[in-house]
Amino acid sequence: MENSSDNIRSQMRKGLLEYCILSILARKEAYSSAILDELKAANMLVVEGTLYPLLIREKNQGLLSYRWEESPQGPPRKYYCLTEKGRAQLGEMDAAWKEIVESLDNIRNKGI
Amino acid sequence: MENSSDNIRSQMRKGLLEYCILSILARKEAYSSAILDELKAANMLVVEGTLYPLLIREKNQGLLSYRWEESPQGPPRKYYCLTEKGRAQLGEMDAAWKEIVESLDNIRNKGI
DNA sequence: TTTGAATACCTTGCAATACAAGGTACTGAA
DNA sequence: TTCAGTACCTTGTATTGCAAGGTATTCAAA
Repeated sequence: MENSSDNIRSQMRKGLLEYCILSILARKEAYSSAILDELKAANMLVVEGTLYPLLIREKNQGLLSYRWEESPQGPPRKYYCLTEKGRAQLGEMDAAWKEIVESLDNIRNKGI
Repeated sequence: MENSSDNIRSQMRKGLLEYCILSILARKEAYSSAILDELKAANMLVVEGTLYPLLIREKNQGLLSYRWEESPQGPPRKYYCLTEKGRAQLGEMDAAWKEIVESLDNIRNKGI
């Protein structure tokens, strides 16, 4: 096993990536590498092999759409943006996240 | 697919159960059904088939220990409590959780 | 012109998690 | 002795995230 702290963090991040991605795309459209950079900057570390299938999944669910755009250097980029459905789901996720934070606060600090 | 909100919540809860269980046992020892009830009360809904393997896993990692105790009615109960190692890990999880909440807050509200 | 570096896309196979749906076993009362 | 209630546990499956690959485009340097 690698670093135990890393394990703990990565385990806790599970299930939150979809929320992160919709949040990032709610601000502005972006292509995969840019999303990756934002996640890394926020310490929600991810690798390509995680991100690509996730984006494809969200696109297939109708939460995202994309368009191709030429890059100043290298191959064209796939710019993703939120659909109406994606925005609706992001709203639900906001509520769910708020509840979870409250639940954990309750469980952790109850009776102190 | 069942209720979409339920799906979202259950997805987000992933990876947080271990933290919840250590938190509950940090207050007082408890047996499985009591833990289950606390999790349900906190809206961190879980079923037996999830909880038992998790407890066994944490026990095997040395985070928990248990003792048998006679029940006023029915079969004996397995009372779990935190070990020293479990307490240490709970401390690390507190830090990890705090960071994750901050990260998500950053991602969600950046630039508002 | 062709080779390489940088960028960007994507897939496959694996390990771990949580769940659904079962099963076993002890106790006391009907 | 049978049944309801309580408590334990297992097996099989879907999903997630990761590691480790692969393909394709562009441009610059050899």
